[in-house]
Amino acid sequence: MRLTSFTDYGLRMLMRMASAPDRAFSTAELAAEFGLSRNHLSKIMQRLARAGIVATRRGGGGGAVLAKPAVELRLGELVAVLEEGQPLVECFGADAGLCSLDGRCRLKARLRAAEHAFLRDLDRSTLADIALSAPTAAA
Amino acid sequence: MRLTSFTDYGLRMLMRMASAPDRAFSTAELAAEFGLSRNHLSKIMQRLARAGIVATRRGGGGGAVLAKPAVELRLGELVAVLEEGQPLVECFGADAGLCSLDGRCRLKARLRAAEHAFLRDLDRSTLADIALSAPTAAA
DNA sequence: ACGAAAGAGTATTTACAATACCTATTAGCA
DNA sequence: TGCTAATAGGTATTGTAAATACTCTTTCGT
Repeated sequence: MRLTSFTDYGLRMLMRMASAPDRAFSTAELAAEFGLSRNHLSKIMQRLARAGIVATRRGGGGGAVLAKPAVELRLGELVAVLEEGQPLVECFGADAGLCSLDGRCRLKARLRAAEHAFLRDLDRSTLADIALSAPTAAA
Repeated sequence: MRLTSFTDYGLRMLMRMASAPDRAFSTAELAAEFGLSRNHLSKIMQRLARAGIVATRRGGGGGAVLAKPAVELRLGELVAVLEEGQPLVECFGADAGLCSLDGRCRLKARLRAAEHAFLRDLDRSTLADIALSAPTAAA
């Protein structure tokens, strides 16, 4: 059971942004702070922007800001967006028809329910609950 | 959020075995039935055997049998065994010390709790609930 | 003793996440 | 009205770990 680093990094970016909700963060700044590739973080930011979680602005002085207050962003929702398109098991994917147990398989329903339980549990917290307490003093 | 095919196949093998609890299944037979490599299934079977979920016997007429009745095997337990060693996110792994958010990161605790919720939800069912109903008539 | 089966270590392949690169496009500012 | 800083987004490449294969050993039944 594994989340992608895509999700991992996405959450970290959000945690950082939640620690200073007033200003905009450029992907370049976040990349430097975390020691990661700007391009990669851009992809993640794009996904977050399309889902309406952050608002981005181009041009000088631009960057990304949380689209809503951190208390309104539930963790399950965030993880669901970041993990979108990631099938829990292979037979949840696009070519699901070729499962040799098709029809008789009662496992899939159970796994889906459990995945839901996972996200629901995360939904008990919001981004505000995990925002970075001390705003990373040049660490 | 993804489970390994290791887990996927492991569950299928158990589902099949639960459909005929009296006889032993060789990995060769299961491999043929699922169209997978015998060697791969062997690895999975070994893990299940070491965890005490199945009992194996070598030699002619040997194979694997469920070590307990299917109603006593909870799904969360099975998944936990099969997914053992798989970190939910990178910083859960062996070299966790190098997380740039170390100490201030309240995310890890939340993820662990959610993972637990996932397994607990699966624990509401047993292998008996998902055993193959019709014992795969030469399909 | 012979063959059938699991056990176990190692090597190889392969799929896909992760990363990099490149070219728009858009917005602010002088 | 350029110039520059930033996102947007496509494509190509890399790296790594899962998935698979191979080989040998051990154990058991007949």
